[in-house]
Amino acid sequence: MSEPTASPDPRLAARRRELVEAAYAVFADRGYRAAGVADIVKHAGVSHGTFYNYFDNKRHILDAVLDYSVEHLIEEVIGEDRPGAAETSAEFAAQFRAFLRRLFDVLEREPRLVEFVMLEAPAIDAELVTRLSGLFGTLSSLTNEYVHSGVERGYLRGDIDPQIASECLLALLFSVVVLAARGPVAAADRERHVNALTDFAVAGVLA
Amino acid sequence: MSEPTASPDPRLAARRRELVEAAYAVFADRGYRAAGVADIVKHAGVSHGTFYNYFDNKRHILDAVLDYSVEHLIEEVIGEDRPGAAETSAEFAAQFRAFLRRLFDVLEREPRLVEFVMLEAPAIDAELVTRLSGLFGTLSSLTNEYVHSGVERGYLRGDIDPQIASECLLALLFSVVVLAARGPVAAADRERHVNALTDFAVAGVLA
Amino acid sequence: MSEPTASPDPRLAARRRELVEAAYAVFADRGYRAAGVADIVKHAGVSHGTFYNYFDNKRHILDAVLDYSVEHLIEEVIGEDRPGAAETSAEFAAQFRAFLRRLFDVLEREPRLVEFVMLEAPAIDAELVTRLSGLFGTLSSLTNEYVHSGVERGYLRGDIDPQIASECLLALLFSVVVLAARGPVAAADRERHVNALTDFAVAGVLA
Amino acid sequence: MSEPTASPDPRLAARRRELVEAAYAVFADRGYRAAGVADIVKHAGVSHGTFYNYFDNKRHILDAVLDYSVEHLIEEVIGEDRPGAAETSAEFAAQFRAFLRRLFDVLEREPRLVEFVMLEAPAIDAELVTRLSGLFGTLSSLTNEYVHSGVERGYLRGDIDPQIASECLLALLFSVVVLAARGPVAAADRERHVNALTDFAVAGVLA
DNA sequence: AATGAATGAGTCTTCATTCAT
DNA sequence: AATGAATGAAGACTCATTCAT
Repeated sequence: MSEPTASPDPRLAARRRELVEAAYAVFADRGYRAAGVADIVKHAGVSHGTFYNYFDNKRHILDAVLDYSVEHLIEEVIGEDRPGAAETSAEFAAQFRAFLRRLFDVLEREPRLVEFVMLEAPAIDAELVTRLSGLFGTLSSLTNEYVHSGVERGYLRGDIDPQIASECLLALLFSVVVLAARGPVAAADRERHVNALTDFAVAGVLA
Repeated sequence: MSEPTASPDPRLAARRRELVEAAYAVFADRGYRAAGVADIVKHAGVSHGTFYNYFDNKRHILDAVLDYSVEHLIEEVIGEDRPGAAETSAEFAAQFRAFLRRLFDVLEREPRLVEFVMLEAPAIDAELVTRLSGLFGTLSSLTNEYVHSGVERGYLRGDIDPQIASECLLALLFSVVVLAARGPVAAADRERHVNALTDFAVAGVLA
Repeated sequence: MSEPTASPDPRLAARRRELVEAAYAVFADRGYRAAGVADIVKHAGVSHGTFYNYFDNKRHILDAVLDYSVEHLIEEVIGEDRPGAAETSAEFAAQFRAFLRRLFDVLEREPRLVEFVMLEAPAIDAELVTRLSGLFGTLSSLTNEYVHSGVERGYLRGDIDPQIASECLLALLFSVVVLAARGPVAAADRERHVNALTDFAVAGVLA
Repeated sequence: MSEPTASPDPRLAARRRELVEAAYAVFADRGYRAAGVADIVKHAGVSHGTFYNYFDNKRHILDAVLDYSVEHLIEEVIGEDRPGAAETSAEFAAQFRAFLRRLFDVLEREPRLVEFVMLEAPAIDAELVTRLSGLFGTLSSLTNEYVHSGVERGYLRGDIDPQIASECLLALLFSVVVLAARGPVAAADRERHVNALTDFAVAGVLA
């Protein structure tokens, strides 16, 4: 979740973080492939050598940037809606609706970031696909908590497979990424999608 | 100079097709980035120069290959289940189930092809994202025909937004691509997903 | 001994040779390590890409250059004194004397070439050491022909081990390389060495 | 600043020696070029900065290491056979034979060290060639003592040029380095060489 | 005297594209 | 229309050395 565990010197950790943030900015701006190490170090204001003191190669920093990005994205989308907060089906629907809205917001605010994480990153590496799949698994577990809590409180169906249901909810959530990839989404369209997607999602899990 | 539409000479069209098929094989095998023009021309048995007589550049042939690939994938997944074939909700569910199974099959049989189309291609270009989004739109329209037919025959809800519902169904369908990206899916797991996804999908649209 | 056997197109062979000659000049001038591919291609008047069309990498052309150099060196030193030419021990001594003189000549004329082959090349690679050892083996075989002919004609001792004797003669020959490495050799000193080395060599093999 | 002669503080001298020994080990193991300053300081357990307090640069420590190495090698080869020890031609031959055997031993025991001194070092620098030539001169003078002693005692020819004869003897000795470079030498081959080389050497100088 | 993080010049190699034949 | 040798821009990475602490 945070620093590579054993970086006792805070100055080193700080510099490492600077580099990750610089790379984050550069990758979000130009994409991983198009970005050069030169861009990263210029953005961070350090030399090439320093970069290679902290990361073995360009590919290596990507892992750190991806963690950083995904963390960032998840926070943005989840906001205050923690699992277990919803006590009724209406509140559950409201949460899902909120997630969709915030995802639309991020897509509008930082389109390159989402593109980077969801479109470019999987294409870089077989290993990175696995890594992202892992992150998706984490996300799925998180979603599972929402579902589980709903089943316990009785407003979600008890006979569903919670894990797969979570994956379905995520799939519906992510469908707006594909939508946004087609171009800017007008406010009305956006609201139409938020509602229809929420309806669809709720129908799939509601008691 | 090399527009697909105006190739009166059938020999030229044939050679063009040979190149597309060679590129298809090469991209499916190594991915777009890793593949070199050298690989394509070697596979097609022609020279570099010939390649550039038919396509302006490496990026240019990708469009043709992508059309070819998507066409191929859609055929594989749709099989015989044409829109309008389902007359009852049970048949509709059976169709969706069949789509899922065939998608799992393709993922198992040609994993690199699916990866190429769904993971790598979107990362190449902003233009390609648009293009793929367009193809997704086509797919969505196609799905819409299924939904529309269902609504007309009364086994699907009349108050749903058919377009968005189609997108939802597709999103659920594609969720298995993400699943498969995490590693090979055991037969039992596969069946579990086929069933749960179908249930979820049907719940969202059923009358 | 000559071209890599299968280069049917004479233009390709010519260009290859141009590159080898350029590399030969550059390596002899600056040494292998200090020389850049950029130096070679500039000297040859071609682009970087062309270089890599003919040789996989900088290390690869070294083999060709080394063959070329050694061939060149051997020719210079042997001159007209072919094996079997000597019919008496005096003629044998005269041959050895001539080899020494011509070696001194080459050392004076092309000191960097000798340095390159005998001092720098062995340091580059374990593989190159083996390769040079192999070339030394060839040289040893060649020397063996001189010894063998001498034994047959009776002016060299019959009880010597001809192979090892050849190696000894070569070692004595090469001792002048070490001598020359210490600095320019005055004419008088040179003659002293020619005579003393010849005496020593002849004493070791004469009947 | 870091001259070997003026180090009054014994702790400084000790640390300097530690560094030289570390570099010796590292160079003998990986060669000069492949070895990094990082390897040396890690082996010595000090920091980069400390290294540069004792030596101006990587090249600078090489001189010290070379002296150390050559000293080591010479001791190994000479063993107990000091000049003047041989009183007869048979004892002289026995000494030469012993040198050869011990050289074979070292080549087997520490092949990288010999390679480093004899193959790699000369390739590094023009200056180093001179330096090694100087060391070779020392060696030659040492050999000269053996020859001189033999001439005085009458078992070696009086009309030879003792200096050049010494160089010849060294050249024959070193020919086994070239031999060993071609690969491991079988015991039988080794003995054949020891004998034949001794015969050849003795023939060149014996009265 | 010691530390070690920072420096940055230097170099090989790839590959899409061109064009003379 | 076909060939394929030539092009050259672009970019990742190394490592000896420095200097603030």
